[in-house]
Amino acid sequence: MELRHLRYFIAVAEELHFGRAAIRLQISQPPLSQQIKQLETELGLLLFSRTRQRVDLTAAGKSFLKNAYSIMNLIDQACEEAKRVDRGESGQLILAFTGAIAFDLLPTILRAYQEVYPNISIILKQMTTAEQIKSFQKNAIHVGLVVMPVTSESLNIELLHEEPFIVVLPKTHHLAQQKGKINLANLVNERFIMTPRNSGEGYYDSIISLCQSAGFSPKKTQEAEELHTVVSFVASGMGIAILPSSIQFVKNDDIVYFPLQHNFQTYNTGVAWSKTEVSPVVHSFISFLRESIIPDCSRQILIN
Amino acid sequence: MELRHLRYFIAVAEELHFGRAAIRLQISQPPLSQQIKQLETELGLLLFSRTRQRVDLTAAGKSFLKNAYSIMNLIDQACEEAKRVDRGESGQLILAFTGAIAFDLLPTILRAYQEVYPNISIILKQMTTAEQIKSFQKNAIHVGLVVMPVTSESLNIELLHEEPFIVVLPKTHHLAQQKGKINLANLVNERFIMTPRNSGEGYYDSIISLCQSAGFSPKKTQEAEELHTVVSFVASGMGIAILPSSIQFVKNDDIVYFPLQHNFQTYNTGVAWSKTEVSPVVHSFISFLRESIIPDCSRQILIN
DNA sequence: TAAAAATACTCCATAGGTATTTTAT
DNA sequence: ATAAAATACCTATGGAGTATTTTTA
Repeated sequence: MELRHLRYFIAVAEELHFGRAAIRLQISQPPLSQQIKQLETELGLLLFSRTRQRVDLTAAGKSFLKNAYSIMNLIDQACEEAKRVDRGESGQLILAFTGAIAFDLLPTILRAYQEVYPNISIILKQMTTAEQIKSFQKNAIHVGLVVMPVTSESLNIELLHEEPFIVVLPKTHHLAQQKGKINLANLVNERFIMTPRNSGEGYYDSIISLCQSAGFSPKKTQEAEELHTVVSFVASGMGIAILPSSIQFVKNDDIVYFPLQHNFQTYNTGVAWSKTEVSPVVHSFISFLRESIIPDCSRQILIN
Repeated sequence: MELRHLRYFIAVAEELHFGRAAIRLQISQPPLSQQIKQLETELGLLLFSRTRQRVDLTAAGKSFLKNAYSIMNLIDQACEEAKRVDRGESGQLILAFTGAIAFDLLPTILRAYQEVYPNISIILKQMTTAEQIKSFQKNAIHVGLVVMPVTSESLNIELLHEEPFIVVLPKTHHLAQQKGKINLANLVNERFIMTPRNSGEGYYDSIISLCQSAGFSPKKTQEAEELHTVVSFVASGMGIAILPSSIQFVKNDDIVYFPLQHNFQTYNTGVAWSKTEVSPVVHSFISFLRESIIPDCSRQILIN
């Protein structure tokens, strides 16, 4: 059986007249008769009852017609769906992200993206930058939102969003009463709460380098995997932290935020994807970020 | 697009190797490459990513493969369903029946039939024999279970089931005390409750002829369309009735049943279908009745 | 370089055309 | 007698084969 047989069958079933069906199909009547007969022979039954006065569908023909329509529809759908997937408009996107962007950048991205690409189902996975790099090796994620800088032979990485660092102090801290910006040099004797370097070098190295530029090495105390855990530790009075400014979306009455004086270093979030990536969904997502998200992110989140 | 394209695509997608797929399809490799390229051109996208080391499905190819399987399955199902319909094993049967058989014969038929033909959906319509004959003219029913005899140019009619007549008396009737059979001649002065002749001649004429053979014409009183309504009228003391013995399945404490003396006439139920009927379901149903129901119906329902 | 897909061409099977017959009213 | 489908036969498109080239790891 070929689709030709189904197309011809549908035409005859709708016209109930071989001659008219042949005209509609732009072929002559005899080959149409032959093709229908071929189909009937293959099925081992008659699809039409032919008399001179009229051609009629048999019971089996009626059943077959219903299914023939379904088949034709399914074929159309299959073609359209393949085209959508090819254009990156349909499919699945496994997106990893670090906890730091869960409150502002990620929701902004998702909202804007799903509006343009409603047929893509995004599977979100929260993990540290280091975990994301491992996941890329296992092909477990398509795109990762990472803390920069990241160096990897096998990944493409582009800057997505930058924001200033801020100082987070417990409300009871002696510096918490002052107004304006805090000079980093004043924090030389503080205990710093940080994330472990092996869960992401970007943030860790930024803080170290910030302190180096102010002339000291930070004294480390408790480590926490996620930035909002760092905030909790500060709130409990275990130390202070320097964090990206969007951490202010985590509300906590026991802490206060301050901008940093003389700070030109930023907390940079990047987008990473495999250099061997071929999925159109991934490329359409990256293109979308370039066009719709990155330009907006010149707007930086500042303390008001 | 032709089904050939889908078959070839599935083979290549499963083998991920044009050469092996060609062997499986029993064609040589070049035409396979050509057909796949045709399909890709028609879809306007690549289904496979080809490198020397390996052929791989693209994202669009994966989507299309899933749908290609569905299409192939649907085609198989369409063929099988058409064959079942052609063999009369699947489809719809609109079956009309008279009220008299609703309690015994009809359930017996339905139970046995649905066991052998579970894929046929039976639509039941209760109507008098006369209504059934009209419905046949309107092509509104496929098969009718009628009270015989019925004469019709356009219908086939076969005897399905015969049962004796019995006398139904109100409990308070003066003959209700006796034992054994009742002699029809004793009913000469009774008022008979009957169905109107124009809702079915078979039953009406049988009763008239029974009485004629006993030497009298029955005095008629109230008429009722359905036999169980006749029973109700007898129960309320409005008269007596002669009814097919299966009416005993209608339980009523206010009446008593008696066999008839010297009675060789039976109440005959027949099966009717159009002489122009072509539906295999109808023919398989008639064959089923001939083979499974009619032989059993030598067993007649008698008063115990 | 070698394995595999693509290309070039050739051939023939068969879809489709033309002419005619059969069929049923 | 006639309208319509089936049959007979012919034509030619394009699917499939063989030989060869291109590709890329």
